[in-house]
Amino acid sequence: MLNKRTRYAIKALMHIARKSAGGGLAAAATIADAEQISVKFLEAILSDLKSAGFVISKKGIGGGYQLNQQANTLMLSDLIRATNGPIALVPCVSLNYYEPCDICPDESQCGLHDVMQQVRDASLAILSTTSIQDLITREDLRVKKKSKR
Amino acid sequence: MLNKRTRYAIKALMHIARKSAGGGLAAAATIADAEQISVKFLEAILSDLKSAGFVISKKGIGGGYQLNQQANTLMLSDLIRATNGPIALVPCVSLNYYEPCDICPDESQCGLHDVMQQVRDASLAILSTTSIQDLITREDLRVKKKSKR
DNA sequence: TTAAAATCCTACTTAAAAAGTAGGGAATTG
DNA sequence: CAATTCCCTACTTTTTAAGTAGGATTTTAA
Repeated sequence: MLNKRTRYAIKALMHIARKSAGGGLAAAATIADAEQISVKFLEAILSDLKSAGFVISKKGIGGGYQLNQQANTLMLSDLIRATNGPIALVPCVSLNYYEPCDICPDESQCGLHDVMQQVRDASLAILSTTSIQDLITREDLRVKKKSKR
Repeated sequence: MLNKRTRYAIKALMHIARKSAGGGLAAAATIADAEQISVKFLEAILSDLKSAGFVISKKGIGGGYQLNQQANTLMLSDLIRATNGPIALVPCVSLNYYEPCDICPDESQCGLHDVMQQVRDASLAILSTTSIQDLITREDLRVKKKSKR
């Protein structure tokens, strides 16, 4: 399961992306209030997002956070990797966090290896093609649908 | 990522399945030795597998563990759920461990929901069709291939 | 009937990670 | 210069994972 850091990060990035689309900055306190996150905790998360290169920041009055790239190029897979860790279920099939399986004597002979690779690829097929922008678009569609009723 | 309990459980079940195929029982100490697991830790895991209904046990000399079902009906998804928890990445799309998203005000309006459901289905498509028997078969094939060289 | 072999049961320990808190420093702008 | 905002360090609390320890119980076979 995804940790809370990651889920908050997604919410925060969506918030920032919406603001960035209009050329504006989103302040941590504003995001925290809108998304119901503890300010201090969110600050820590935003700091991670900045180190990861997803956002840039500006201090002082009128300051805040802004996307460092187009929202449609920021993929869920990248975000999850940065804040949650590997997408694979076992380290020996992870693309970005590979480690030999400590509990497995011979990777090339393990019956689980290929299956876990399949699962990784199946998840990645979705996560690496879904951007923050896609999430926003989906959400806007839903709101539209709802208000139509 | 899968926890060690789960990975050990898979190894142990494969071991037991091989033994069961010949009508025999596998003792915890034997499995622990073969698969390089601490005996006491394995005992705890086997106890879980028993409560989950995957294996049955017999005490005393000549005793041990045995599959409680055909190896080709014991699916990875069932095992992972029992020892590792939900397969979904977020609780609100879990089939077996559903919980409303605490950090999400309205599930029906969340842009992430559908995507996470897709990921779950993609993973499940593989995990729920791969049995312990499949893993054994794959492993046997690999050994064959290797010895052919 | 007893000794060995096995599972079973309860409780404890240790280590690591997740989640959050606290307090103040540094930069920016009106 | 004062308000606003990000930034940095350190700490606390809670939960989970991973294992350990010691012995009780059941079964079998000699």
